[in-house]
Amino acid sequence: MPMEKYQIFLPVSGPSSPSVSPSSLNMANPLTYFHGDSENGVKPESRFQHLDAKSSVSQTSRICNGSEFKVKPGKRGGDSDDFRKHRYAFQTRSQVDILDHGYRWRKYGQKTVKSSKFPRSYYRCTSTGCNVKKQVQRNSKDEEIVVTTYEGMHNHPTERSSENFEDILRQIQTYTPF
DNA sequence: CGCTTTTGACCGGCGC
DNA sequence: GCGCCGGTCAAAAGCG
Repeated sequence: MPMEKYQIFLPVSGPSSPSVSPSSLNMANPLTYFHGDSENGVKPESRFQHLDAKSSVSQTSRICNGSEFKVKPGKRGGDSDDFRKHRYAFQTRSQVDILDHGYRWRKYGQKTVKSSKFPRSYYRCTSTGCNVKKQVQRNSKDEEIVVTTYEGMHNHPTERSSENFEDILRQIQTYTPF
């Protein structure tokens, strides 16, 4: 019942341009994912953030609003404050979850969630010291749609070349009829 | 053999 | 406080 509204952008950027401005991103082709009711408010651009600054990796795109991205009050002190600041979501239309070329992920859990008839899978980045996590789940409305939510920032470069990623990007864009 | 996935247990937050 | 719900742990199985 805590329904949130996601504004989701396709991951676009290249390793050749380390300082990418939002205008050079694929803002012309955003995907909007409404999960539950529509609370209006935050402009996507104002919250847009870019992951590409440090790593050579090119996942980018920003979840914009939703109460669950606020830092929780209470126990969690300052050190773990910002681990929730970096939450990013992709919505792609594909049969398989092939988005993460360049990173290796180890699955550490799977749960059925009430909102979807499909289970949600939990992954962690296998690189030591890098505890980036992601969740993958299918949309129950349209089971071809896969929603991937990232949490955290990688502290290491990709292992494989970015050409793979750009291939994937092309696939995504052709898969996307929106 | 050294990784991965699988899967039920466990646990903490939150609403009632 | 209790129970539901979602996230994580960890032991065992799977796989190259």
